[in-house]
Order: sequence, then structure tokens, then C-alpha cells
Amino acid sequence: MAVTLRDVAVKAGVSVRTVSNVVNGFQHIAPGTRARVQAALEELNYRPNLVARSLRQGRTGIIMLVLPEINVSYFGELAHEVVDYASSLGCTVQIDESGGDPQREKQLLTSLAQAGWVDGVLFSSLGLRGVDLAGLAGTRPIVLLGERTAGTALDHVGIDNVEASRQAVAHLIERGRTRVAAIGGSGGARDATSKYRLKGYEQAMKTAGLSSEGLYVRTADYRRGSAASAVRELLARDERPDGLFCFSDELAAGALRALAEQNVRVPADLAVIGFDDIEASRFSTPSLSTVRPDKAGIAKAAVDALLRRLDDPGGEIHEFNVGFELIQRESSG
Amino acid sequence: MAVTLRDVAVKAGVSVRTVSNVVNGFQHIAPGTRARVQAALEELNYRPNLVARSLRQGRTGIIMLVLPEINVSYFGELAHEVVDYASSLGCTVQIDESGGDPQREKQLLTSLAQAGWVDGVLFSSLGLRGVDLAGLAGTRPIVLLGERTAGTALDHVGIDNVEASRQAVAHLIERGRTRVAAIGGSGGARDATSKYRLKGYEQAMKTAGLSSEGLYVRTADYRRGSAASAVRELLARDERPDGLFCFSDELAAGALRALAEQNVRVPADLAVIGFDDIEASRFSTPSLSTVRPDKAGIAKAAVDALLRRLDDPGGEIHEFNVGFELIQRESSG
DNA sequence: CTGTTAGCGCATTCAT
DNA sequence: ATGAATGCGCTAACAG
Repeated sequence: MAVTLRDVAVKAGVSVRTVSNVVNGFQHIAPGTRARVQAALEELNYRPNLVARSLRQGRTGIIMLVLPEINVSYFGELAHEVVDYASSLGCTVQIDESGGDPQREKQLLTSLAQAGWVDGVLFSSLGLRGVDLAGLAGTRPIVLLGERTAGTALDHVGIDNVEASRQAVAHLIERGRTRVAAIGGSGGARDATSKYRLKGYEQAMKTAGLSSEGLYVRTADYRRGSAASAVRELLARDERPDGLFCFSDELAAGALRALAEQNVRVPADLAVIGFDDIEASRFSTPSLSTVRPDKAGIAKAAVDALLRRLDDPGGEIHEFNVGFELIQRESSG
Repeated sequence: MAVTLRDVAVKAGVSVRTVSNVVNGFQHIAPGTRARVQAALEELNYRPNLVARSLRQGRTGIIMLVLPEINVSYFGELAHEVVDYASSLGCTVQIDESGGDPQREKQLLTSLAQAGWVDGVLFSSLGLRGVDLAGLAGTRPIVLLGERTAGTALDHVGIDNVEASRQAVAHLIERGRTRVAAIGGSGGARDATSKYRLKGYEQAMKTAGLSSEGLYVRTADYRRGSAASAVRELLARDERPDGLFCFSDELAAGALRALAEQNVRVPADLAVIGFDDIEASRFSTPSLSTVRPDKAGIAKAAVDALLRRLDDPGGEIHEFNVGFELIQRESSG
């Protein structure tokens, strides 16, 4: 069995209360007592039982980060930022994968968050709608990352996807492209991200007086492997596109590969821009132009929002719009 | 306050014992009682408090996966496999980042594992040596992933890095390359991975009767950004290398980029092979030859080993050597 | 300044 | 088949 406060107390010849005080760094302890307790603590190699402490305090000091897939670069990089910032504030982050499956998302929430295992949740979902989540929130606060779905009564942190996408496409148009295509999306009809990115794309085209008719191809997901068929479909058009806006950098990476195979020169024949600015994009050949969401900013805003709500559960619901940046590299000339 | 067993018991007019039995699916409950309890359970939307349950049972049902950096593709993909397999077994995985910092690794172990917050730990470390870890193990089992450091008294899962590296380099040599260089490594003198990969490289060169003199360049870490300077250094040699073994796919990606910038054709002028087979490597231009460790196999072996040790803490220490595969793509001709 | 003790929510042993 | 009561390890309210 592990060594408990009691064991230490007996050893040091004091009460558990005193040991607890020493462990928790209280003031007002007689120097002699403290020394004796410290000695016993070290000798027995005492470790406070976090489970017991959490039960007692009703707080675990852990926040949960729920992501669709941790092996997707964007989420990996976002998770990294969250862990980074949270640990600078003394918080532990528990990362969990939902696989984008609403069932599993629900289960994580009920079995861990509602069960008091974590103090709060940072939730990046493609599956569940905010409305569904609100019902699951229970006693633990949830902060939504990414897309805000309609009618949500939850704090939310994200970027303006419509505007970011509009700027990305406008950039290609400024570079003289007139037949700009777009690819992206995912199976779920609930994929709000693709909805907004498509909207931004269409806005940019319309503003420039260009037709987007037949130039958008939906993909199965946002991964590299899903770009090839979309690209093939676009290249089969009577009039080939001369610009391509990919809803994610991974899609763009897959597209670059598919284009190279078809001997389409980037950017000469076709300019490409992605979304997310994952690290790989700086090193691809050609390097990828993209939209860089302020990941550190998202992480900070999200963690701050969660901690604030922990202190003040009744506070007003907030919406945080974090910045983004257009990164121009070789793929868009 | 959250609803407790007691609340449900009162509502259903039974004792907490009975409610607990229903919740935990015990047999031998009068059908009428069960129905009444079920109704109360649903009406109050009862969620068992995991913290209390864990305190009582001494088990949390959660295993911790400690990785250096989750935004590194290899670790992201490995984490994905671990979560995948563990959840198929009904286990929850908590992922934590150590940043490769021995201090932080130690802290995670003492503050979470020793504190009973998790049942066991899957530990992928660059910093701490197994010997250090063994002392920290305390009451909770630890399974080491990746490199086995000397004198470890812990279960370990990994691949044969020496042999895998030897085969990678031998592959380049078979393709007619004679001046094969190698890049990789990390700051820490404790980086066992680079030690073994370098050893495999040297073995292959020696076996082929080739000199490796001055052909290995150490990098700061295994990331894309660290390859450029190493490549530049190699290209400055009197006689340029015609083959390059990178200790990671990320390094290889950085190298491909640097080579393209210097107008070195791959594989015509220089054949490249990486290590890890991250997803991006299939889609780069040229696509990257690499060594593919059986990530799913590592995940399975590791989780199995941990669960086995939870049941039988006194069992014999095991060493699991998981397979790997040489993947030939465009970069090695 | 420090000892005693209640109770966080649950599973479980001892009764019945 | 179910109730009553104990204690997991800890913190904090209440003494003194």
C-alpha cells in the first residue's frame, strides 16, 4: 500500500492535520515541527493521493482537451499549444480522441466530465452540435473550439472562417487567377467548418465577378489521401482551373502530390493555397501558401475562458474571435 | 451539487447499496426494485462520481501515455494507435506531453502516476533513463516505449533500431550508392535512438566496405527545421554524398526541401531514405522511402504489457521486439 | 500553533 | 435480496 498522511503523522509524532499543513505549504508552523515532518515526508517518500484530494476538494485541477484525431497535424499542433499554455498556469491537460464520432464524444463527456474526473472541457468537435453539448455540460464547463454551431449556449473560441477563406481566395485572384476551384469538406452534414470556408470562397469569387459554378468538389475528409480524387475530377473539366483553395493544408499536400503526378506545374499552371499552416507546409516543394490561424492565441483564449468560467460559472457566455494571417509562399507564386 | 447515489436511493425508496448494485449491473435484484431504481436513475440523470469510485477501488481505469511532443507526427500517429487499441479494450488513455524535459517527465510521473491518478504509464522518453524511471515507478507499473536504456528493470516495447537502420542504409547501397551520409540526433547525450540508428548505419557501411568517415552530421533534434544546416554541411564536402539516411521522416522532409533549394535532384543525384513512415511521407515530392515501424503493433504490445502487469505486478520483466518494414518509394529510386 | 474529527461519494462487509 | 455501517486518503471546520 502507498504511504498516507497518517503514516507520516505517526512517524513524525504529530497529527495528520499538521502533516497536511506542511505538505500544502501553510504558514504558522513551528520550525521544529516542520523540520520533523519534512524529514518523515522524505524518508517515507510520501506522495499525496490525488484521487482522495480531488474527492475532498471537488476539483481535480485537470482540464480535458477533446479532439477528433490527434494524428492530424493541425490538432497535434493545437494540442501542443494548449498543453504549453495550460502548464504555464499550473494546469494539467488530459488529451482525448473522439474520432469525430458523436457517440464517443458524448461518452467522453458523460463518463469523464460529468463524472467529475476533470474540471472542465475544451471541446473541438466535428460531430456534435453545440446544442447537443449544452445538454451534456452538466456541472462542468465546456469551451467550444473551432466552429460555433447554431444556438450554442457555450463559450466559444475560433477564427472568422468566412473572412479567412475569403482572403485566401482573394489572394489567388489578385495573383491573376480567374478559375479558382475549392476542395474540402467531410462526410458529416454537420461539418460547419466546410460550410463557412465554402461561403468565404464564394464571397471572394462573387466579389471579383467570377463564376464558381462547378468549381467546388467535396472531399470525404480533410486528410491528404482525400485530395487526389477531387483534383482528378477538377483536371477533367473542359476548362482547367488555374487556382485551388484547399480547406486544409493536409488536403493541399495531397493536392500538390496529385498535381505533380499529372505534370501540372504549381504555381505556373495552377496556384494553390491551403488552410491551417501546419509545420509540414513550410517544407513542401513547392512550399505552401496558407492561412495561419493563431493557434497559440486560440489555446490561450480557450484555457483562459475555461478557467474564468470555473471561477464564475454564472458569467456571461463569450465568443472569442482569434486572429489569423495570410502566409504567402511558393505555391501561389 | 451533482446527484449522488444517496439522492437516487431516497427517490427510489431503497438503500444506497441497492442503487449501487443496479448501477454496477449486479444480478439478484428483484425486478420491481430494479425498475424503480432505474427510473430514479434516469429521472435524476445520475452519473457515478469517478473520483469517489476510484478512491474506493484503488483503480482509475485510466492509463497515461507520456510523449515528448504531440505535435511531432510520429508521436501523434503512435498516440492515435494507442488510443485506438486501448479503447477497444475499454480503457481510457490520458495523453501527456513531457517536452522531452527530464524534470517534467519526473514531475508527471510523481504527480500523476505515483499519486494514483492513473493505473499505469506508457512512457516514451528521450530524457530520462530507464534506471531513473525504475526508482520513480513506485506502485504503478510503467512500460517503456521506444529505446530501451541500459539496465532497465521495466517492460519495454520497441523495434530493433540497429537492424532497421542497417537495412535502410543497405538498401541505398544496393541501389548503387557508395557515399551514403547520415543525419540525425538530438541535443541530449542520452539520446539512445540516434546511437542505435548511427550504429546500424555504420554497420551497413562497413559490411559493404565503404567508409563512413565524416559522413555523419548530428542535428539539434528530429524536426524538419533541423535538417537544412546538416544538408548544407554535407553538400559543402569535397566529394558530395550520393545517398542520405535521415534518422526521422521529418528530418528527411526538411532535407528534401533543402536539396531542392540547392538544385540537387532526388534520387538522381542523391538518394534519400527516412525513418518512421509518417503519413506526410507518402505524399511528398518525391515520395519518401522510409522504415515503417509497426506502430499498431507497438501500441498493442505496450497496452497488453501494461494491463498484464496490472494484474500481475510481480511477473517477469518482458522485452517486446515489434516488427518494421522497409518502404521503397521515389526518393531512393 | 496543533490535535480531533466529519465527510467528500462510493463499494463493500456484515448483518438480516 | 436488501439495509446499515465502514473506510478509501484527504482537507477543513472546530476545538483548545
